[in-house]
Amino acid sequence: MGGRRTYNQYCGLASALDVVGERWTLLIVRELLMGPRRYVDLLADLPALGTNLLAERLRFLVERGVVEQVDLQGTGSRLAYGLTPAGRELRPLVSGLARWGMRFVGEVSESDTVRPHWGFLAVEAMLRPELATGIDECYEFRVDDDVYHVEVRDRVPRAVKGPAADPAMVATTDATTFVRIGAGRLTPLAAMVTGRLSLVGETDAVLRCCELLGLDAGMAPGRAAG
Amino acid sequence: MGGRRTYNQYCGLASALDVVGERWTLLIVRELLMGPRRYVDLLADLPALGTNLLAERLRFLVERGVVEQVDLQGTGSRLAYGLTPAGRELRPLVSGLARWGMRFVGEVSESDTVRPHWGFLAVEAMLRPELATGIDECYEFRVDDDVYHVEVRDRVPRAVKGPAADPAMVATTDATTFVRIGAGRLTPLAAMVTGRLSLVGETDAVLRCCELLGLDAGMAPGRAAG
DNA sequence: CTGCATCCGCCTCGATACTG
DNA sequence: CAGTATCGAGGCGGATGCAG
Repeated sequence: MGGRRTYNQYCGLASALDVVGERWTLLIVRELLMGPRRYVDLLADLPALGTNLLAERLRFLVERGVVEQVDLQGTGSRLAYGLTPAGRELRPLVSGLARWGMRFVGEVSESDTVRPHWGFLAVEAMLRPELATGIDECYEFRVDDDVYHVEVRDRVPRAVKGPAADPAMVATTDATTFVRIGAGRLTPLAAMVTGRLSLVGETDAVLRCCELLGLDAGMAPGRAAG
Repeated sequence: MGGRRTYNQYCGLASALDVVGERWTLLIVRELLMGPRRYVDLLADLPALGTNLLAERLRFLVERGVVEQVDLQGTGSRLAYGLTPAGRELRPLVSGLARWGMRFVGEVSESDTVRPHWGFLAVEAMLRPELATGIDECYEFRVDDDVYHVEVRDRVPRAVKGPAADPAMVATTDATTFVRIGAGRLTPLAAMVTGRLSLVGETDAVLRCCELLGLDAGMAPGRAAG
């Protein structure tokens, strides 16, 4: 019977962690930030998460108003789980944590899972809005089977799902390479040389995109290694 | 042998959670955000955290470069733990989580712990920078034995430890009342009427402070309940 | 096949006792 | 004061069962 484990602290942070601080919970939220997903899809993208645990987490998040069941097709069947407005408010926090955690991303190991849509979160986390002045273009990313792009309009960069209308640059790569670049363990130039990354577009646009994402393109002449 | 449990996901968020996602870790960070603290103080402010667990968490955070031992007095004894620059980068995330979690803060129960310095984090989380235009003053808070203040200069509000130089308002209360007000479960007016809160200063300054913190002062005439 | 519930072994957690 | 050692309880992870 004993209720769930809480911190019993009268504090906003402790209350937040009582809701989303348990193991796997924020990773479930990350998945749902990409849009509603069904139970089996969540299980497939979160290896080592037990099915009983996923069910319990979802039930709890629904109870707390962070997640809701959505009917994607109007039929009663094939329900999915999506974020409520309260859940969507976690986006900047999840994104910020992802950015903070980039420094701990090491080299990929054989046991590591990678998913192309995680790159979307990485792009969103890497964007530097303060460097978007004077830019008015889009950059498209094709990561494995996923396509998304960055759109810069009115000095505000946004990460958007799906292809871009008239991209100034198109990057094509695999999910692992994409995250390795994002973690700074591989420069775009090195990835191109080894054939793991294709960049199509004006050189200037490519450099602007790299700068916007805080990446060392690895293309500057005579650049000394840090 | 058996290493620590990780998510084994090649992703910034998963890596972040591998470092600060375990139970108690972010609460330890919260304590250290208020400045370096010693082992026993951490234990005292975090009831139900086992001493072995605290030792292991600290060791791990030091190993990952989030926490470091600091020598407060130059003597080798009485070491304390403080945040590294990487650890300090967690401040906006911890603050944001605290703000997000405010909605889940219920009524205080007998088993709940409250600490006055948590109010500092609450104030920082509640600040609405976009409402600071045209203000140039300080508000002091005396919560149990803790004193801190909000300073608004050049349209930027900051939470600062210690007393204010020339506060436009001084609030005196206990930690529980302070968090109850922050969670919106008590208006400042209701707290004053019951003698749990004292506000000294011009009425206009009090109202500006409440607005800056997103609080319904409970003082507007003819206000309908939401 | 989807969306869980049940069961079980293990590891983490939390409390207490103990040591330098 | 600053931890280490120990141990019971319970959360977690994996396999399996089962109803719609």
